Amino acid sequence: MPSNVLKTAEVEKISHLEYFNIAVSVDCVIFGYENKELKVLLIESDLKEFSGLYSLLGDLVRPDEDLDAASYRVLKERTGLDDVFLQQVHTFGRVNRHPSGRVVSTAYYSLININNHKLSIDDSNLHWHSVNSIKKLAFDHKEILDTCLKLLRSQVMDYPVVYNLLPEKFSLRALQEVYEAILGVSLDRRNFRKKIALKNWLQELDELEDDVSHRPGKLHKFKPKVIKSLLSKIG
Amino acid sequence: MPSNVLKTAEVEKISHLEYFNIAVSVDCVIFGYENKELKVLLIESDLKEFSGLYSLLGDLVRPDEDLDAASYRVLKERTGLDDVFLQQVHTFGRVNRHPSGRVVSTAYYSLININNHKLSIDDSNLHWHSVNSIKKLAFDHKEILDTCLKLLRSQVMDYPVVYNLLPEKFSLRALQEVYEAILGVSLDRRNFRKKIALKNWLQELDELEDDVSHRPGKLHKFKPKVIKSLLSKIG
DNA sequence: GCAAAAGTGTTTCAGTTACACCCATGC
DNA sequence: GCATGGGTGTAACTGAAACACTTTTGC
Repeated sequence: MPSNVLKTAEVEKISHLEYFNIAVSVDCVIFGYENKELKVLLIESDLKEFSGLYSLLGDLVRPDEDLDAASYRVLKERTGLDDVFLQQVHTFGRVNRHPSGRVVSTAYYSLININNHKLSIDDSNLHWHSVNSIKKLAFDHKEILDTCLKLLRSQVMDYPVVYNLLPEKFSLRALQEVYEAILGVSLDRRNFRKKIALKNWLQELDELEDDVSHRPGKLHKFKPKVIKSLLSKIG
Repeated sequence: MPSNVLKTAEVEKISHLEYFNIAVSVDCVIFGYENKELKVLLIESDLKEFSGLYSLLGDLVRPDEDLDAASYRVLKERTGLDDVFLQQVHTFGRVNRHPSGRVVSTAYYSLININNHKLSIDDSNLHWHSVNSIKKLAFDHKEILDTCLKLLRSQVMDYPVVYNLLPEKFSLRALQEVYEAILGVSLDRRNFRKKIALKNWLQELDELEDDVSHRPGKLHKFKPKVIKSLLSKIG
């Protein structure tokens, strides 16, 4: 087509109809935390091709739904949770990655509190799996998981993304254990506390732990404005 | 559907046919460098809706084409260049981002040598635009450009992505000017040289600049294995 | 009183920044 | 000889890492 002839969007669409033949999905890597371990929420694959394997939670994007909105919908449908931080990570588009046909999938990660959402799973065969124990998943979901974990690890010290993994009030030790589970390393207690204090994410409360058999630590919570600014910044 | 009934991929596809109604495209932010300025390759929009505006180079992904391959194809078709570093950045999926219909687009950036590809543009109304001067683009392409520039800036000191912006042999001053153009700051010469030396990306040649009216600097080139490992790592 | 973790500072090290002089070349 | 950039080292600073003792509580 000569470059000086403008075409309308409608004409453009008609001339490319055959291309509107790829489905777009989102896959959510939903991390949780329990027993000092990082977990991820998986579902048994309902495809014969992947019988016995687990897969991430995903769904096709609806024609009238923003891509980001689809990831929020999946999270909401599966966990009942709303207002959660969701981070787009990468888009996976190999031709044969999905046996049902051509599906390009955008991966997101989020972190939620395992206890908060227990109420909302009534139906399903969702299970939390320890991230470290996962060797194989359906589709290319292991690769997606690895990619998301890598990004999470690189962001976790710069953004307060872990705020949802703990109850509202927590001790600094509990927070440190979360970081150790995510990063897969052990951290020095004094340096950790210094670093966290510098970030100014937390407020110290006038309450102590009350369920421990040793000297109780002070409880802390994330400052609400810190969470708000996270949700608006990289949502 | 009860969770204990497995379905085949074929059944799954049939039951979701209406979803195979979203097009997937790639948009390439192709950076170049000239006159100490960072440039980006744009084309006049051929859509009436965006008459007079420029847009990034993109195309719909073909049904039998990997997503990454589509971005390589666009780059090759438009510049004749092959074997270039291409970095996936983000996927943009707002419902109304494209007037032709629902198009979800994955953005990539790359950096090429403006002089190398001059030969290959015979047809078209492609133009290099100074990145700093761009205020508005067709579609959401300004947002895409900004997102890609941000990622480029965050990667440019960690990976040798700039190798293509310069001729094969270049002086350290020329390299520094590239970094200054990308980062939008001016750098200290001694510190810059120290930092680059530490990365061990370059080999010093036994040649000097010969077209300057002052003391000529030694020429350097990127080590081939550095480029190879970049192309395989985040390609 | 003992087990367990809370709380807290200093020193060392590495990496980054700031900064100035002499040198080689073209004109 | 002068204008232009080439080439180089050191001191100050900042952030990260290593490291140990006293305190508080439950039992």
